[in-house]
Parts: sequence; C-alpha cells; structure tokens
Amino acid sequence: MTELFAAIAMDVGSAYAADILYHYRVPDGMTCRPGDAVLVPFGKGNRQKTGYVFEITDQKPDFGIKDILEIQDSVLNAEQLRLVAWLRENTFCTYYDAVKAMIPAGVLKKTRTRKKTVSSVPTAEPLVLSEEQQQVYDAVAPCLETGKPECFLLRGVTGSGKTSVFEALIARTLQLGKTAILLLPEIGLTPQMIQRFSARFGDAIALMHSRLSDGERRLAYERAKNGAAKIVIGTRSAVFAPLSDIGLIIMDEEGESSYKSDSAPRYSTIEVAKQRCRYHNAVLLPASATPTVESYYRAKKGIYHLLELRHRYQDMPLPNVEIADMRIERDENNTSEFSRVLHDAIAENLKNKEQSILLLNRRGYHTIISCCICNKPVQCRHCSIPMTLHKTDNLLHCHYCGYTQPMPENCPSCNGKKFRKMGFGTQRLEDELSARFPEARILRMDADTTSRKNAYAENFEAFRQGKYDIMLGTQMIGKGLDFPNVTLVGVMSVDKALFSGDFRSYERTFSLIAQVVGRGGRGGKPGRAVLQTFMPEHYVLRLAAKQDYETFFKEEISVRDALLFPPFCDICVIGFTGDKQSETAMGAQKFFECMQSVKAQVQEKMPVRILGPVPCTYSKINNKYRYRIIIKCKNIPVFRQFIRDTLEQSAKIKEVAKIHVYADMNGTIGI
DNA sequence: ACTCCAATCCAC
DNA sequence: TGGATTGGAGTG
Repeated sequence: MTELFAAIAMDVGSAYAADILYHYRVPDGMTCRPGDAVLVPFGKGNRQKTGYVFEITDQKPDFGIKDILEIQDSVLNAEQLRLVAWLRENTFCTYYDAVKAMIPAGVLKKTRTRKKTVSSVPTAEPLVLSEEQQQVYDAVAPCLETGKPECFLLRGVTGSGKTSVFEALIARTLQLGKTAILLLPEIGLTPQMIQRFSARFGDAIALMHSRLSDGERRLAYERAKNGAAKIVIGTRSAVFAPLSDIGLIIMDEEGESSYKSDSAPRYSTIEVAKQRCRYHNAVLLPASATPTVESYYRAKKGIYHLLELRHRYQDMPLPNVEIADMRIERDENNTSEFSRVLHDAIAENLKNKEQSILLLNRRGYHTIISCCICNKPVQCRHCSIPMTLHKTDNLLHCHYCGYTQPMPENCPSCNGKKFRKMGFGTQRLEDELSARFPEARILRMDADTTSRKNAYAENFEAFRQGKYDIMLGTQMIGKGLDFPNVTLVGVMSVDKALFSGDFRSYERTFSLIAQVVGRGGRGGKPGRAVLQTFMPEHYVLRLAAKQDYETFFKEEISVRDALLFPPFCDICVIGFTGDKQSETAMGAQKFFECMQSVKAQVQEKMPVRILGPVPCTYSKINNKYRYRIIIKCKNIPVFRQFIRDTLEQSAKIKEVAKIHVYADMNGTIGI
C-alpha cells in the first residue's frame, strides 16, 4: 500500500515567507481529499491547528513528517481550490486570507442551523421590455444558451430600466437550469432589489453581504451550495457565492469603489467574476450609466461587447443642467452656499408641490475647526485628519476612526483660545434650508441618519411616498429608488472631489454628478438640475452638466495615455503601516532597497516605474503611520512573481518585519 | 501571526 | 540566582 501525503495551507498571519503548503502524512485508513479541513500538529509545540488540504501526493517529501490527526469537514470544492490559488497569486494574499474570503466564518464554526425563512410569492406581472431593452436581451441571451464566457458592458442612461433587463436575463438563466449572481455596490440597495425580484423568483433568492449575522450568512451559504438558492443578490463578497452551474454574473454600477476590497484579500470584484465566468462558461454583464474608463476602453477595443440603453423609461428627457458660477455669486455679494438660481428653483418646486434632491458630499456641521492664531486645524489624536463638528451631539468627530471629543478649550499647537468654525456639511445645510424654507419638510440622508438597520430603505420609501419635500444628503442619495415626483436636483459643490489625489477622481466625480442628476425627471414631468461650482470652466463639470459621457471618455483616455495611467498600465501600491513614524519610514526604505536588489535578479522583460516610498496623504490613521510605494507596471506573471519574491525576502529584514506590508493591485491611490 | 527558545536584565 | 522580559528564528 502506497503512503500518501497531503499539502496543507495553514493560518500564518501575514508572514509571507511562511505561507507555503506544509506536508503531512495521511495515516493508514484515513481518506483525505483536496478541499478537506483537517486537524494537524503545527510548530515546535505541536499545537493542534486546522489546515486546508490542497493536494494529495504519493511523493515522500524530504522532511521529518507528522501525521494528520483527523479530518474535520469537506469545505472547498474544485472551483474554490482554484480560486484560492488565483487570489493568492493575483492579490498577494496568503492561502488563509483567500480561504476566509470564500468560506464565511459562520460556516467553519459550528453554528445552530436556523429554520429557513420562506418568502411569499405573489405572482409576478409579465415582464414587458421596451424595444431597446429587448435588443440588449437578444444580444446576451444566445450566449447564455451556448455557454460562451463573454463579457457584455451595458451602458444605460439613468432611468433606462436596466433592472428589467437584469430580471429578464436572470429568468432566462434559470429556465436553462443555471444559476445567477447579481452584484450591487451597497448593502442599502439590496432590500429593494430583493423585494422586486422575490415577486418573480420567490425563495430561489439568497442575500449575501457583510452585515449578515454568522447564522444568516451560514444559511445563505448553505442554500447556495446545496442548490436551494438559484440567485444570489449581494455586495462584493457575494461574488464568491458557492453556486454551481453559474450562467450569468451581473455587476450593477460597475465603477463603484466598493467593488474593490481594501483589506486582504485585496481583490477586484470584476476580476474574480471573470475568473468564475471562465470556469462556468458564464456571461458577465457589468452595467453603468458611466462605465469606468478601463471598461469602456476594453469595450471599444472589442474585448467586451458594448450594449447601450440610450432612452429613458417612456422616453423622458434627462434633466437640463444649469451651471451656477459661485464666483459670480461672491462678486455680487451672495456669500451663502446657495446660488440665487438654486434658491429660486427650490422655492418654485415647493410652490408646485414637487420634490427636490440636494447633494452635498460632506457630513457633519462644520467640517474644519481651525485656530485663529496659528491657523492649524484641530486634528484627531489618532489620525492626521481634521475633525468635523457635529451639531447632534456638539462633539468633534473623526470620520476615519470614529473618535469623538468635545471642542477643545485651547489650541493643541499654540494654546490659542479662539477657533474659526469653517466648512459646510449636511447638518448645516439642513439648518440653512429650514431657515430659508420654514415650511419645507426636509429629509437628511448621510451615514449618521442611516446607521440604524433598515433606516436607509425606510427613509427612501418615505421620500418616495411624498412625506418630504426635500431630500439632502451625501453620495448615497445618488443611487436608489425611482422618485417619480423629483423635478429638481441641486449639486451644492463637488469641486473638492476633483482633487482627491487619485487618478480616478475625475471619473468618480463625473459619475456622481451623472447619477444624482439622473434621479430627476423620471415620472412624467421634466426635470432640471443646478450644478454649483467655483470652476465652471472645468471640462469634467461642463461635460457632466451636458451628460456627455463620450466626450468625457475621449478627454480622460488621452490624459491617461499622456500621463501613463490605467488602462495603459497597471498600478500596484505597496503599503506600509506601523506604530512609530521612524520605524515605518525605515521599514519602507529597507523594503525599497530589497525591491531594487530583487529587481536586479529578474531575467525577463518587466516594465516598471517605482515611485517612493513617501508618506501617504493621510500620514496617520487609527494610530498607524502610513507610507507607500507606487509602482506603474504591467500586471503580468513575471511582475507578480517579483512582488511576491520581494514580500517574502523583505520579511526576513528586521526593520521590515517590525511593520506591516501589503501589496494592492489597481486599487485606490487616493489616501 | 504565533510560539518557542536562548540571551539578557534585574531585584533580592 | 531565578523569574521576567526581549529578540530572533522557524513553522512540514
């Protein structure tokens, strides 16, 4: 009888050098398969730990070998094993990070199985598609039948009824005996989607997002795995839903930053989705009114098939957008946050009993408190971030770590006693609005008013039912329900968002404006919008006002080309965090030197430009000092190997071992 | 990461 | 002199 050995992944924290497959002997009489969770003695102390079997081999390894103690469970199927390997190579995570992303915590731990909640099925109305919607359906449906792993990019203007197309395509997918995943950018958007879809699909739906309890998550996971659920709706983690026979993966609002994970494993959802579509021969359908520059570029090159919905529901026109030049307002002694045109438009809407939406992308009351003597803003004691004054509790809040404190008596830097309260947030906008329009019923929507469970959906519904005249809020109001009675959209100011320091800030701003403007004029009455800005000549704002995506894309793609940004290269950020500034800076420097020496060993051609290390824009968050290296590169195997080698080798340098290092491919470089 | 082990430090 | 602390190495 041949002896068998198992190659097993263990939890080694973030110790890259130790993240290898460990070999154990399979004892006689034990049957062990790849994907099994097993109990093994690990380390010098032979502590019993759980590991995950990746391979079984009869090759005797040349080490002193220990035996597997027992088999706990079969947890990873063949696809998941491949996905783990793919994630590890492509996102520079450990085996264990990847396993955790795929197998939710509640599944490994023994949890009580709850009784299945069965949602009711009122029969769904027959789905009627417009001619244009039908064309999109007709383009995609054949690939569902033949099982071609194609990617269709759907560009549909706001209000064009993308969801109806999703519904029809998912129905077809299920008819063909396959399953589907529908990805949404925010948890808040899931209840309404579930509500709409459960009319047609009943309890074939499972919901997956990060705020489920362990029990709920385990139930959803099991239902997807055992075939009870055919459709999974959820946020980015739902891309790992353990469905078999996937026919279709839809990504709504594909450009949203929430689709990129910013903790290990640092995956990009669309890349994971592509990987799964390849495995299942499934169709991928990213959709947006304003696709990312990278996606639209791929569509133009024919890598994706471009599909368009140019017409809004019932052919309603997009709102007409006027630009309000706030410099002229200042020159003519209007120092308020409201341009005269916006003020008048709100007044008129109130008179006509029509609803208005106002976007202001900063929460709180005053967003900067600075010393009158030394001009330094009051910063969070844990972060290098100016604090925001909230009126609800009259405390200063840090929007990064959540720390709160009372207004200081004295300036922390110069001991001065006087402070200037500046900056205009949503709470102050609410006050100002009720002063100007005392009769108006105002709904404020920001992270502070929607933290309670269901608050988001309830508030949107109340606004939709006409219980408020004006809804103001941060970017969360850009996405959401149809509001048929909204005829005015005001964008208070998004100037600052253009200069966040990230090369994606232009497309994000364009997208934000397009989305919020698209909330208006959906219900039979034409809409109008006012875009307030101090730089009306800026092309991003001009084009956003015209809703001219094509021209914006042409401008943006030429900038990306000239300055060498994606899609013309990839960007890999190496991040460093540590408890002491000097240690973090030193660790980053030693890593950089190690990287140079590893680079000198690379034989193949590998285009890279390495910039840094430098402190991050916010040099401290949550008491961790932050440095980074930015690498413009091509995301090809030789480059990924170079990064992994550097991570492994640098981990042996004591200055580097003291701090935390990570690599992030094509994420944000903003903060 | 976590644990083990050896070297070092320090109070008595 | 030993108990506690710290730095470095190794995990099959």
